[in-house]
Amino acid sequence: MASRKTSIMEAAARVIARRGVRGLRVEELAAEAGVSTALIYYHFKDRTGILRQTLEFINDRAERYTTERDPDAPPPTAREELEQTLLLELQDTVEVRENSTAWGELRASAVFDETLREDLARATRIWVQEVAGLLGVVQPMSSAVALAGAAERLTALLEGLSMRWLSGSLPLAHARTLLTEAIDTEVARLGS
Amino acid sequence: MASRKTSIMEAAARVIARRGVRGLRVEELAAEAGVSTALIYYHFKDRTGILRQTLEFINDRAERYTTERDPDAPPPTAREELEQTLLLELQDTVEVRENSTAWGELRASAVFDETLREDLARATRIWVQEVAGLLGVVQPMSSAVALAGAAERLTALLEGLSMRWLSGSLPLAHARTLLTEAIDTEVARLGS
DNA sequence: GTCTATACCAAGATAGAC
DNA sequence: GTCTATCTTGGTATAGAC
Repeated sequence: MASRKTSIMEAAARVIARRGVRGLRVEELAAEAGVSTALIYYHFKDRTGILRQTLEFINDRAERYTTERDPDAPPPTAREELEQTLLLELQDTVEVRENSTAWGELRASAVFDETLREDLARATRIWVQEVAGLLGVVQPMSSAVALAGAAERLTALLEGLSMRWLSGSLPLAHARTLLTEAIDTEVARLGS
Repeated sequence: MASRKTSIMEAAARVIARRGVRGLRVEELAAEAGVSTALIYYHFKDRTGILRQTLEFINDRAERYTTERDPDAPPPTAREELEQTLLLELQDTVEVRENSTAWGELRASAVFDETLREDLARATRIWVQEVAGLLGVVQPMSSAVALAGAAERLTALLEGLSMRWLSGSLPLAHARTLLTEAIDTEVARLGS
């Protein structure tokens, strides 16, 4: 059963996707969630609390959709798993949009806010390592350094493509094509 | 002779680099420029005017540093010119920082602001075409589609690496290495 | 836990003198 | 063109009743 607090965080995720972290107005959030502003302060203490907890909430959700796979589907090959993991972030679904938007906001905010940098750097490191791990299964003969480099390039490219998509500079289908080709290229590079 | 208005825009560029487009406070800008807030409104009409004109100003400056080359240096090969053009954006100088920061802010803002999208998409298109042109000189046998794809990947990667650098997730030297390797890979890909 | 009403403040913007 | 002083607003946060 979704608690009231959870439904406020769901509403907050929608508002953030629409207005950004820095554009979130407590009043708009209250309207979106169908509650009073006072209730929001009761649950979250202050604006920063709303942001902190909602970002955490969004992150947890993302972990779920990144990990979950259809249990009836045949187990994917390593290469398929790599592609799926990366392409998952370039999909026009509510959850992905909300997550990517929040991630982009976090990245942009960290440029000016020291306090965000450590968390963001750690999350980035984990994400890079995960991709490096998948690449290592596809190309087991590669050195750790080469794998890390390829993973850094692919995830940084993905962030760049994602921002272009969200900001209306690049159609989603084209972004997916470009990323797929980059995966091909990086895998080939590791194999040579 | 730099006019007062110009010196306010220079100050605005510094404030934007420090606080971001959305963090720019007119009062802080006034202090930075050593003038009153009233004077700023006299010259720029309103906050939006400050932003519009300063972003244009920064863009012009960027065009200059991207184009300018040491006249005494030997003319670069096509490959060198390609590398220089891209790596120029990954340098720790005041101008590049200000420009990259502004660009990142613009990109992030456009996710929530329709009115910015058209300009941004056009600027992106021009930038991609310029890089595609340079790639075409390096690999003249490539198809236009292949050149465009490589240019889109390289510029999107550059944006991603730049944001990671500015947000403290990636040391500058490493970002440069990753980009150089990506250029190698894309050029090789076009040649095969 | 949840609301209505409101205090409070930071920041954008303007009036009017020089 | 430039300043000091001030108005105004939009947005965060709280008091107090239910």
